[in-house]
Amino acid sequence: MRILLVEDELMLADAVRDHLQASGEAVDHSASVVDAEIMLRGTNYDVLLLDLNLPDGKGLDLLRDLRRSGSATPCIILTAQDQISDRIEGLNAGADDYLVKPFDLNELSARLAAVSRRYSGNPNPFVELDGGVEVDLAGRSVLRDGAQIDLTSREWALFDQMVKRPGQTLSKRQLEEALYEFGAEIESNTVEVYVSRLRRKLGKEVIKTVRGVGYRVEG
Amino acid sequence: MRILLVEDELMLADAVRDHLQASGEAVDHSASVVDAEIMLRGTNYDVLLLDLNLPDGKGLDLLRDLRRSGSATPCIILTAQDQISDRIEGLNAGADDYLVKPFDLNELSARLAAVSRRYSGNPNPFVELDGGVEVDLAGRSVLRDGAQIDLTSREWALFDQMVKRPGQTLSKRQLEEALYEFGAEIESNTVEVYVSRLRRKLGKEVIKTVRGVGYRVEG
DNA sequence: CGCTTCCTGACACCAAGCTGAACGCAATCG
DNA sequence: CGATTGCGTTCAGCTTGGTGTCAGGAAGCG
Repeated sequence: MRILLVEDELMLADAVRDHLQASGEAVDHSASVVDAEIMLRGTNYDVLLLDLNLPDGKGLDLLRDLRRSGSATPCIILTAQDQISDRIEGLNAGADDYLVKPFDLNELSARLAAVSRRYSGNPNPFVELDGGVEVDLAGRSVLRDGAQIDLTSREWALFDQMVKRPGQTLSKRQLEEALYEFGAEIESNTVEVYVSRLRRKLGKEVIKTVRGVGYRVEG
Repeated sequence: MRILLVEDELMLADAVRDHLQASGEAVDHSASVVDAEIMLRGTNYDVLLLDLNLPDGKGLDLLRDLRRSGSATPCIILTAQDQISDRIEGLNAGADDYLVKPFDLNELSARLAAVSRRYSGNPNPFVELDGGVEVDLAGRSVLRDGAQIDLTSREWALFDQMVKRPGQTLSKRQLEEALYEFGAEIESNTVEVYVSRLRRKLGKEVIKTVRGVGYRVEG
């Protein structure tokens, strides 16, 4: 597996590279966003490991640009402990998972395996759901019976969470965190309202209600 | 599934224990870190439910020690609403998920299933029954002829009891205890009604009536 | 056949969930 | 710069679905 690690803390970068190479992965390392862009242009990576705190620019922009250009490369973001909003933004910008520093190297391996497994099954980035709905997770686009459906940013934020965990029931609380800042607990039925709108756009079958727990989309 | 609940609020602890026992889990309870350490030494638990606000010490340290000693036991932490930093630290210390108090008991069950599935190396063992019915006990899911069947929480509580003791005939009394709180027994035919509903969903063959005694599911 | 036990359709109640409508706000347009 | 438009959020009233109860019928058993 070919991995691009974007990380400016060299000690950490070395540790990660050693660990991953020990288990047979091919790891390229870049310490800045500029370098990373160049390397991404030249090589097709299987996974992107992206630190969000880089000296020469926002790692988030790198990820957004990547997604905007249509890349589906799975991305795991690395954030410091206190940068909570980064994590949310990262997931919204198209990241697939996150790790909070300092993290256990074995956990990194586990997350890598999970993320790559999720993508290896389907070479095309479209996930097919019930009701003739197809989703391009990286490209932020949704088709229903072949026709493009436009989702607003909040609608997407919610839907994306569910599609990325097919078959798993997500609580309203979990989903609310995709909408707001981590920890913001607002007493409201906003999630229900968005589910309602999504169902109107995508059909009733896609999002299933699990009473007393939350919502789920099938794999 | 064997669960260790570390929680000092007794009301909450009782509610959690009742709910989980009703769906057939084995729940041990400890109200302090010291006790928890002792219990962890003596038993192999499948999941650890850990409140972070304990009187006699940091629940976080318990978790860290556990991880440091090499244990991979899945852990869900319970935190109060306003203690966001606890959640971050918890996830950092090796927790797998968290719940914010007050939480819905059904949501707890769902998270437990998700966490345990994540750890048991993906697919859970399916128990095969008569009539083309398959049951995933840990994942709380039932298939009939390959199609997913949704059970309500009460239906599951009953069915789970029977599936866990295949070949054994359970009295209505026993089954009633899976439905309600321990003790308060009202004379009614609720169990019969639920058996009827289950049969409609799963077919007639799965649950056998043992006249004058109770019900039974074949292994 | 008569008695007991069990089954199940129907109903009422309540909580959970759904959604139309209104409002605020910000961005955009004329 | 006011008007317009689209999105996010809230609220209230409505619908849906889970639960427990009952009554009448079916099935087992002597």
